Amino acid sequence: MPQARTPQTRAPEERAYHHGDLRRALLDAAVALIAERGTAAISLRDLARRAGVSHAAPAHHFKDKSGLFTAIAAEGHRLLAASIEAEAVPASKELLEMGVRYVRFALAHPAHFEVMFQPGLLRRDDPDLRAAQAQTGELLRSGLPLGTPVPDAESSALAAWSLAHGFATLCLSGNVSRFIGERDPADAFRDIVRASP
Amino acid sequence: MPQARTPQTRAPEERAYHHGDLRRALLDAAVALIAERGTAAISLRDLARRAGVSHAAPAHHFKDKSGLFTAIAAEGHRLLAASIEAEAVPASKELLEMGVRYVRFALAHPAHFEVMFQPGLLRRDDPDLRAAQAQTGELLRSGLPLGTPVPDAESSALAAWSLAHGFATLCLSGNVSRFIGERDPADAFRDIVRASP
DNA sequence: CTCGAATCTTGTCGTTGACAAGTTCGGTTT
DNA sequence: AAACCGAACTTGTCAACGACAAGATTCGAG
Repeated sequence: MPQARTPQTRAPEERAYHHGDLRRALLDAAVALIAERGTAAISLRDLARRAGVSHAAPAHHFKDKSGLFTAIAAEGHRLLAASIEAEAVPASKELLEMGVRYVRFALAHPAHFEVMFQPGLLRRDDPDLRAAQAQTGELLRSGLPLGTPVPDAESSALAAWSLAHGFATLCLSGNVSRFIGERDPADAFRDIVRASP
Repeated sequence: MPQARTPQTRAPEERAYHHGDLRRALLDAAVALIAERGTAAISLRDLARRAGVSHAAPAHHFKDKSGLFTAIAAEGHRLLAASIEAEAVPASKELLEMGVRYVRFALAHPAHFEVMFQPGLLRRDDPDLRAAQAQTGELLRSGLPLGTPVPDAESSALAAWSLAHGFATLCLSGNVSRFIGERDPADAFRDIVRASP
């Protein structure tokens, strides 16, 4: 008795009319391509070809190109929030450890990170994106020691964020390797923080 | 006796076959457009239309799109070097002051800054770009107090660069205004440095 | 079983980047 | 002054893309 064929059990070459999870396939292909060749090299038709669907299929999941980028950015914010939330750390090292995780996230998910901070590609009013942004914003704020003696706690937070963000950005644009060589960037980041003025 | 008409004295509507300084006109239009709508909104044909020339004219000055972006990035590096070199500062505040100028440059020339750090858009092997990059690299290194007692001088430099770069990037992507409101970002940056761990 | 909605298809239009080949101009040589 | 050469700019063309419209297929709720 032949097993009923779900989309998942079909051989790749005999594609079903319905893909199964086209949205995810497109997102994954886009992320891989962005990491390799940058956002400028992305074309919806190319992604459709790679997924084995027609050139207009992506529009049904993302409406248009900015919809695709917006979805990636929102996913990036959720991934970042998950990375930071992962495990608790001693309160004294909270800011440093959050920076380390921020850097790790950026290097582990360069495509997401790149898209997240290119507002020109995004639909800034997208509700899903706004929710995801709010989630990470909340989390970054929570890293501040609550009754901190620092005169301006917000300045500290912004300083830490700037440092981590700048380091991550410079890493991804290839401007740091000449300083740190083959070392683990996250370790290098700890040194950086220690050496910061 | 009618004055000989150079391209500069012609009325705009009776365009000469030769533009006069098409290269500069294209660069200026591109920079303005990038600052307004981002690099993704740039099209060589649109720039040609705005300059009043045919759709293939830009190729003669920049070869292709990446050539245009590469020229903008190189110009950005030269502008940055000029901003930093402008005037001498007390050696004790050199690193801080360099950071302030870095931030000021990024906010004054957002389009150049954006292009400079998007390697996917550039011809990394372009000799003019490489020369301009080397010039700023040299200058950033020169900001380090020479006989500094700090164990790792390079870490200090990278820390300062990361802080300034991150702050500038976050400003340009609209993630800082909620912290600093209407204040001058350069002033805010001084506070940030003071509050950094 | 029926029917509506979600998913995917084919078809089309205007725009773009890139290339090829021809035209006009400016300056330099003769 | 005439001839010439290279630079600057032109028109023409092609494949690829984004976006939209309209039709086909499938899924699932009732």
